[in-house]
Amino acid sequence: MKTPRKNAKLSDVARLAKVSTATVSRALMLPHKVKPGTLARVQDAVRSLGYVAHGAARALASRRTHTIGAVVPTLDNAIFANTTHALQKTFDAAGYTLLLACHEFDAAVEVRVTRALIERGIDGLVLLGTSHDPQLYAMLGQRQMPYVLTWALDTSGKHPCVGFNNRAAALQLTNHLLEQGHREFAMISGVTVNNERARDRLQGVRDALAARGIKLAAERVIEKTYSLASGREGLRALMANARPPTAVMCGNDVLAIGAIAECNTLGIRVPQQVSITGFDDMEIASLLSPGLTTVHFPTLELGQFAAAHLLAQLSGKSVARQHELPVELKVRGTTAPPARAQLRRAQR
Amino acid sequence: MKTPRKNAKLSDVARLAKVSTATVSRALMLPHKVKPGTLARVQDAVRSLGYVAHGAARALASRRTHTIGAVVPTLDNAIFANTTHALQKTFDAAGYTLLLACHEFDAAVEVRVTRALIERGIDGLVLLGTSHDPQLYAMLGQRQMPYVLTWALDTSGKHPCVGFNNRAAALQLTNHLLEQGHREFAMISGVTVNNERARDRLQGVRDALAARGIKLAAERVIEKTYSLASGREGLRALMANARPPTAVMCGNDVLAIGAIAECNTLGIRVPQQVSITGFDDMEIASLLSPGLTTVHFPTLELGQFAAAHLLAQLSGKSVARQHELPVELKVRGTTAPPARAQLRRAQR
DNA sequence: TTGTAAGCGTTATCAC
DNA sequence: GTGATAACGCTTACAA
Repeated sequence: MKTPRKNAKLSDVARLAKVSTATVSRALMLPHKVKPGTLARVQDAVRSLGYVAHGAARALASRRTHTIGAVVPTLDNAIFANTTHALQKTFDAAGYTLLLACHEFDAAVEVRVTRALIERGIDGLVLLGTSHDPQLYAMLGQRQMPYVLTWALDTSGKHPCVGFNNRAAALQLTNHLLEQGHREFAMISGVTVNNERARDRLQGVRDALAARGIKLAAERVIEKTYSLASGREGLRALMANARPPTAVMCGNDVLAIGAIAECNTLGIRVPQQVSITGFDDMEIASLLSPGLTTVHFPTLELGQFAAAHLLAQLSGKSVARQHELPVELKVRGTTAPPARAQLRRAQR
Repeated sequence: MKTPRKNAKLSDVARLAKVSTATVSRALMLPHKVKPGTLARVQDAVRSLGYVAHGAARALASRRTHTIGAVVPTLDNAIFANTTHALQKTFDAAGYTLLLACHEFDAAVEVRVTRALIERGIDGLVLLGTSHDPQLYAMLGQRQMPYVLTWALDTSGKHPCVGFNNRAAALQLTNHLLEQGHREFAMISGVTVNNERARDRLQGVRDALAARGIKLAAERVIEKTYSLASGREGLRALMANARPPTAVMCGNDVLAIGAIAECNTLGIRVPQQVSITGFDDMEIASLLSPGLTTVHFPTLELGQFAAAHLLAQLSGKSVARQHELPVELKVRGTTAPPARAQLRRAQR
C-alpha cells in the first residue's frame, strides 16, 4: 500500500482493476454479485491504492449514512454515560457510528442539537426521556426519522420507546420503607421540569404514601439539579425542619451521595438516624455506605435494547412499540426507622 | 411551516424565493454577501418549507463535514465520560458535531473504529493517550487528518497533544507521602499495556521512591483492569503480604474506591492503618472517605483545550504543538503512616 | 449582487 | 456479470 498524493477514489480503483466503477461499487457492497476473478482484481486494486470510500458521497447516493444520532442530557452523570456507552457499543457492532449531542437539561438546546444531528445526516435517533418539545417531534415526523425514546415509558403510546417505569420503581422503594415502619418521609428530587423521570419518581413516592394516608408536605420536598452540592443542601434543609424525616428519598445517586456526605458532616448517623435511599447507579456509593437502599436501573440492557429497537426499525423488522425493562430494589442493610430516643436527639 | 410530502431541497427554496440556488447557498453560508431584501426572501422560503440542508451533499461539495471524531477507551469510566462531555460541548459551541467511538482498551479495535470514523467523514480527530498502533498514525498521515492526542504528553514531540504529566503527578503524590513519613509503599496499577497513563503513574511512583533509595518490590505492585473488584482484590492481596504496606497508591479513582471498600470489609481503618491514595476524578469518593488523598486532573479544561487545539488547526491558526495542563494534589486529611503498634496489629 | 453550470464521489437503473 | 450513465443535493468558480 503506497502513499499517493491524493486519496484514491472509486474511479481510480476501477481503472487499475480494469473494470467499471459500477463493478467496483458492487464488489464492495455485494461481493457475491461479481465473479470471483473480478472480485479479486478489485480487492487487489483497493489494497494497493489504500482506497477508503468517501462517506459523504456514499451517503448522498445511497441515502444512508450508517450513523445514528443520540441526544442525552449530559455525560457528566455516570448513568447517562453508561447508557451512551452501551448504545455506542451496540451500534458499533452493527456497523453504525454514533453522533452524540448533549442538551444539559435545556429543551431549547435539545431542539437545536437534534436539528443539527438531522442536518448532519443520521439514519435514526435515540432520545433520552419522553418529555420533548413538540417542535422536536414535528421535525421527526416531517422527516420520517426513525427514533426511539429511552429511560422512561411513553404513556401516550404514540412513541416507540424502551425504558423503565420510574413511578413503579419509586412505589416499590417507598413501600419497602413503609414496611420497615417509616412514616416521616422527605424527598430530594431532581428538577422535574421537562423531566418525566424526576417527575415520575416524585409521583411514585407521593402515591405510595397517599395509599397509606400519608401526605408529603411541601417543606418535605426539595427540588434541585443533580449535584453533590444539591444533595448536601437538600439534606441540611430537611433536617433543619421542626420534625426531621426518618427517610430521605433522593432522586438519583448523586443527590443521595451528597445527602450522605452532609449527614457525615452534621454528625447524623446513616441509617441509624435517617435512612437515605436513591435511584440510579449506586455501586460506588453503596460500596462506601453499606446502609444505602436503592433502585438499580440496568443501563447496559437499556442501551442494548434501545439500539436493537432502532436497528430493527431500520431493517424494516416489526418490533413492539414499547418495551419495559425491569428494575431492581437493592436493600443493603437495615432501613428501619430510628428508635424514638434517637429521633428526638436528631431533632435537637 | 407546512409538512410537505418530501423534504425540501435547495432548489425548492430557490424557486420559492425566486432566486438561483447559488444565492440560496450564499444566503445560508455567507448572509452578509447577499442583499438584505433577497436574504429575507430566502429566509422566508426556508422557514415556510421547513428546509434543512442535506449534510452529505454539503459535505461532498464543500469537502467539510463539520464533524469531529473522538476515540476514547470507554465511557464506563467517569473520567473519560467527563472529558468526552467537555469535548462535545466545546465542539458544539463551534458548530461541530462529535462522532464517538470506544475501543475498550483494545488496540486493534481502536484502529478499526478510527478507520470507520475517517471513512464516515470527519474534519479532525481526538485521540485519548499517546500509545497507538503505528498503523493508526500511518492512516492519519496518509489522509492528512488533523488530530490531537489528549490526557498524556507525547515525549517524542512528533504529535500535537494537550494533556497531563502523569509521571510528575505520581511523583508529587508519592513525595507527599514520603514527607509524611511513609516508607512501606505498594501500588494497585491499571493495566500498563498500550496505556502510557498507567505506565507513567507507576513509573512516577517508582522514581520518587528510588530517589529515596526505596524499591517497589514485585509483590508490592499489582496490575489490574480499572474496576471496583480489582481495587478490592488488589488491596486484599497486598495486605496479605508478610509486611503489609502503609501507603497504597491506586492507579485511578475506581481502584481506590474498591481498595477502601475492601478495607472496610477487612476491618482495616483508613487512613489510620493504611493510606489509600489515587488519581483521577475523586469528588464522590473523597466525599465519603475524607482521608483520601488524590491527584485531581481537570478534565473539563482538558476537553476544552483539546477541542480548541483541534479547531485552531482546522482554521489554519498556528498553535503550540504541545500543551501541558497542571494537575492538583488534593490532601484531605492526614496521610501519616500508622503508629508502630497499629502497624503490628494490621500485620496479624 | 446574482445567475450559470461544473463538479464533488458514490450508488443504482438500466441495457447489454 | 458487467458497463454506461443518470441521479444524489449542494458549493463555488466564473460570468454577467
